Amino acid sequence: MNNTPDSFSEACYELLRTVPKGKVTTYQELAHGLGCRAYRAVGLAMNRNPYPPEEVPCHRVVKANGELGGYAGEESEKQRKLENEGIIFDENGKIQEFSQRLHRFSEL
DNA sequence: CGGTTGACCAAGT
DNA sequence: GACTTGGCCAACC
Repeated sequence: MNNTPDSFSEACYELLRTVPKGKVTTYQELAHGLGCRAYRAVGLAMNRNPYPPEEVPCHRVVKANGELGGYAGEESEKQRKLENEGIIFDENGKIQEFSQRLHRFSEL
């Protein structure tokens, strides 16, 4: 691993980049993977989103309770992208089998 | 350099 | 079940 995160935000993007397609992660898990509880700071970094979605799939980040969460552009677009990746939403706008789709960061 | 904000979370009412 | 409050911590003004 040859990455030296210059800042918290960059670390978020790096970690988010490791999330495979067809899976989602939450702001909380991201922050937890970074070793902090700054869920809000993660969202802040996403709102800034200095990187394009091709490098950092920010649309794969959802809320901890299984809902869509927010998006810099339009939230329907975010949901559309997730559906395109294989994520299914119910009428409530929640992810089906959320815990199953949730990618968790391992330390090994 | 201090106070406000925020793509959040959880518990309480 | 919806709404309110407090907390968390980095980034912004």
